[in-house]
Amino acid sequence: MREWWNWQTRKTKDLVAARLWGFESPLSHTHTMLDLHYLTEHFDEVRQRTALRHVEIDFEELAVLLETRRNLIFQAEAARFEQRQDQERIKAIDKSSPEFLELRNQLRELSTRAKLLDDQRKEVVDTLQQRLLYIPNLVHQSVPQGRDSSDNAVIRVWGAPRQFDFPPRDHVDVGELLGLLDMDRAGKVTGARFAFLKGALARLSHVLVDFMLELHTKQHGYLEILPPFLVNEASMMGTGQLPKFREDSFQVDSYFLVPTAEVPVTNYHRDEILDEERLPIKYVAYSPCFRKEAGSYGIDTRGLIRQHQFEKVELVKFSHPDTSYQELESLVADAERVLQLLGLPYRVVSLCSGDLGFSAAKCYDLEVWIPSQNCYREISSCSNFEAFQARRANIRYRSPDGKPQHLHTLNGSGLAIGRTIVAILENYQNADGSLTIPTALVDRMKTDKLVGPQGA
RNA sequence: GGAGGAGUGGCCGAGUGGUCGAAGGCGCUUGACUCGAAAUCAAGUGUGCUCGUUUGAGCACCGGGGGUUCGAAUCCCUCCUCCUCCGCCA
Repeated sequence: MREWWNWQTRKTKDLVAARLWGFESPLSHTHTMLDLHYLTEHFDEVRQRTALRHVEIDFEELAVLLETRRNLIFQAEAARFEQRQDQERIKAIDKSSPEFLELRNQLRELSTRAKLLDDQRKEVVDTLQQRLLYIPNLVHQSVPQGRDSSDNAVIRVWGAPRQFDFPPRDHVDVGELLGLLDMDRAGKVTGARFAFLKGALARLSHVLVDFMLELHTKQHGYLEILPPFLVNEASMMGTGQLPKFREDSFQVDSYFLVPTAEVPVTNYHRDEILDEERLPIKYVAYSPCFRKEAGSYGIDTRGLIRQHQFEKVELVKFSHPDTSYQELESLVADAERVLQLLGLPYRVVSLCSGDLGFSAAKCYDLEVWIPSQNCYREISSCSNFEAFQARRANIRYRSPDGKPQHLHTLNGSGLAIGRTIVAILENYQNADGSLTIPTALVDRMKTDKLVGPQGA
């Protein structure tokens, strides 16, 4: 616990951050993404399974670090042991005698040597932990192997894309024609990748939030939780956004704007030991999400698909390891239910090994039909992280007879609001520019149709 | 933002330089008693790591980091967090 890594001391940028924000350790424990024992004992297996992701990891260096660590721990502990033995002796000696002075001088040297070994041990452990932070989670056996999104496996398809008897407009045109969407002024007021929603479209946004929250709490057994929208460094570490994806995050002083409610909600139980019988714990949380979308320049620049700020209803589960894959299936089903009730055609794909997110062991994407692009686009991402986040965030459960064990965490969008609006605008548009409101939302929207232009 | 107080094991809470991984209590486990339960009695009950085939042995951990010392839960510095009071504010 104490020898927990000052990983940030290795990176100038992070060192500056550490000073600036006044923290020493973003995490309060030594846990890493990969279990150290498992890594040591299944080294080749980890190497092979990591290779499935097509990421560059220096396993040669890792092997050396593991061996060095083991040796230094052994030596440091031996030195400490010797020191302790002599300390027992000096306690019994008269403090004014010459023997005392002599032994004290010896001990001074011994102490220095032990400290030195201990420092070396710490340094190696720090380096090792630092490296481990950048190793992605192991992929689950059921994940299809592949390089990129073209290798993802379509699991099932729901609904049929609507046949239009007119050329469908994209969501920006539908929204602007209705006078309810203003991308231009968002550019003026803030910049690219922001939007103004107005009137009934703004209403649609929070109606969708309410609709989803009600569905998941009343019918799927989730507890609603409204989290902070700013989180600290340790939380970003806990769920795996940091240290690798710092450039994707917006920061305010020492805080981070949440990229997803997953971060505050998963970290809700950080450093806790939960009773086994409480599992699974299921939360549903609304939050705005802030992402820099670094590296996506030129992609989805038009419209609401890829924004720096969007809203989302997120499902988060804390599961017993034995049942986490059943929980993943039901989580996906819960998210799918939203699309079904909204009458939006979609498909479920299992991400291949090369397309899988850093922290996920397995991930299903829900992709909704987007008429203007004539393809399915991601609207939800449902992942099982197994113990990866639980190790980082130190979230465990205790069985009545056993020791504390890391539990499994899962989460998924249920759903992303912005993209749901995109899907509704496109799939429910009419030739005359009006918009039909999905039946499930008519009561909340107080109307079954939007006719433009409205507002100014 | 200003002033003061506090951070100890699953929980509460003692402990101000070595005899403290840490009293005591609660909780939990096991055993005794009981037809059974409660109550009572007895024993046990932290985490991580290293070595060892096993029994086991060792090291570290009292909010984080650093320092003083032969030796730190205990002394010093620093950071974080929480609480109380004042100020400001949706």
